[in-house]
Amino acid sequence: MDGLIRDRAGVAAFLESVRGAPFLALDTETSGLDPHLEKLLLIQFGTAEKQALVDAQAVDADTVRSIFRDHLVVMHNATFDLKMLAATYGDALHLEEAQIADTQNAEKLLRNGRKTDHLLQGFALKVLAERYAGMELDKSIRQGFFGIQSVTDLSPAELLYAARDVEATWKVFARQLEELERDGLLKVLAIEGAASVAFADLELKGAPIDKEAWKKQLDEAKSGSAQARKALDKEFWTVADRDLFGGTTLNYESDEEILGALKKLGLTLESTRREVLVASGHPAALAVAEYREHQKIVSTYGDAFLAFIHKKTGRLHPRFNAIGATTGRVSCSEPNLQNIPSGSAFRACFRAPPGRKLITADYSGAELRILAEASGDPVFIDTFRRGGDLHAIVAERLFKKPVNKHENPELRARAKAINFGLVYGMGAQGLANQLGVRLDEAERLLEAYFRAFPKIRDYLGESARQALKRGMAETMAGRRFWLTDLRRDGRDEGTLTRIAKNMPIQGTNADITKLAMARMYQAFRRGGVDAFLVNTVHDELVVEAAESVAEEAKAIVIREMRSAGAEFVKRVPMDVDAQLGDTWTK
DNA sequence: ATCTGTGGCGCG
DNA sequence: AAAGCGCGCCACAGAT
Repeated sequence: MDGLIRDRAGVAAFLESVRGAPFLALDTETSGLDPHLEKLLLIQFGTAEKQALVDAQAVDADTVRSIFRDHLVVMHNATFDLKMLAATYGDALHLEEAQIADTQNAEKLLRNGRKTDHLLQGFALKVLAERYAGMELDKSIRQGFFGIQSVTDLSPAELLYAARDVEATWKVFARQLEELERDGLLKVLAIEGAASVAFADLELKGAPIDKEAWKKQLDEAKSGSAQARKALDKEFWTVADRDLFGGTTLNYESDEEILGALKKLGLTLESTRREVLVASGHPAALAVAEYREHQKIVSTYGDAFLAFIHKKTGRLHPRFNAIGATTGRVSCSEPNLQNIPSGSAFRACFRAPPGRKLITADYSGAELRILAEASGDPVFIDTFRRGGDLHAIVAERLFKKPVNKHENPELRARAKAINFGLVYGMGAQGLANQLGVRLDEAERLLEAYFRAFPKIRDYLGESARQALKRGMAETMAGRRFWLTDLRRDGRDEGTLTRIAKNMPIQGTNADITKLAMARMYQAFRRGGVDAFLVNTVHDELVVEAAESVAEEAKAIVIREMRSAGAEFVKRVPMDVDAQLGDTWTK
């Protein structure tokens, strides 16, 4: 016999034999990577000593659910396995009740910012198994799994390999646990684990997109680009060669060629960045900027983007990298749904299917509220508690003039620039550039700002000083970013200081948003509410819901986002703006 | 033909 | 073009 478990009794007997284990490791083998097209073949789980191999097609959801019932379940790159499990067994798995930990995320948390002190680089299980358990994993065997349609086609060698992955994952996590505890990372690991289920659901369900509406928007950008290109040909007509079709032979995508052609027109620029082009005021430079604007849309959000629409679901299923940034932020790719133009109509092309709605919810001024919490500044705290306009209040204190919707809006804009710049560790020179004022004026503004808000100055200064001293910056959930290797690589102190100031703020925002995702997922499932996440953009969550429960879903979104915020930010409310509509808004 | 680094620019 | 943080994608340029 092949030793495979094919029924509920077999799984129950195995679970009984590992009842006292502190956690179980789990892995799956699939016929491929796409949960909508491929099959789950095998579920392997167990401990370092013993592993069960389960024929995934032979057991039901409730049987698989029992694996998760009494144990923390550890996976390497959990989102992938959870996605395959959810696609195979559906809601009956009740993953919202599962406790998950991920060895890959654990390693990212432990190494964040550090080049590994080992010879082996990367976060693959093979690497961790060798590093933590001295195990050699032969990943070449896995090639044989692709395209296999039944678990009975797996050879004994392949089954052995599958079991060894469980053993390795278990041993790796056992060792990681000690380090995670030592570094105070267990809390953030738990947040990541809970969020991994939400990420699996998010990737599996995907985002709904109106392809025809998108194409229409794209066509506008295409014609804008073509028109701008004609204008470019005119501008550069005298200094460029002609092609056979009445245009120039200039490659407008080449910065080098653009700079050369501008020079022939008597304009010498240091860069082709938009700000530089516009500042020159030269008509040819302005034409380049105009062309770029349209062409950016055409190239980034054009055919390559639409090619990501899934042939089976008709939706976009991007990859969310839960720990994509050193700060703990999520990143997104294939396609990136975190950089869709916000002022344009493209966001409105994300449209709920018939009978459904989209909820767009974002934290209002998240980073400044986190700064209020961390610094304890009384004006910041009072303003946020009252629901006041912080930028206006800051402007009034700074400029001693009334600032509101009707009076002195330019002063509010200045205050806003300082408020946001501070979070990034901006200095006087940066502020001068931002506001277009002289350096000495920017210096005076910053001085006045810190006189008015000494606690902000003290917090930012002390936070960065401590971080540089410890060689590590930390968020409110205990997520860490080690600065030591950056310093060794020769990053200057100014840059290190800015990173040290920003990481705890940006990273705490990430902690909160991920906790909100996890709680929201659980609340929808436990409440039997037909609603799920379709996008996450740093301080914003987009949820799709059945029309009949959309208002209820919206209330849950707001409640869970606020409560997740309150977990860390206690002195001011983490207010949420939420909108219910047919499309992604703002 | 494919890889890597860079400039530029979309987002928070 | 930058003494303002964090991403991913496009196109080019130079390398293999």
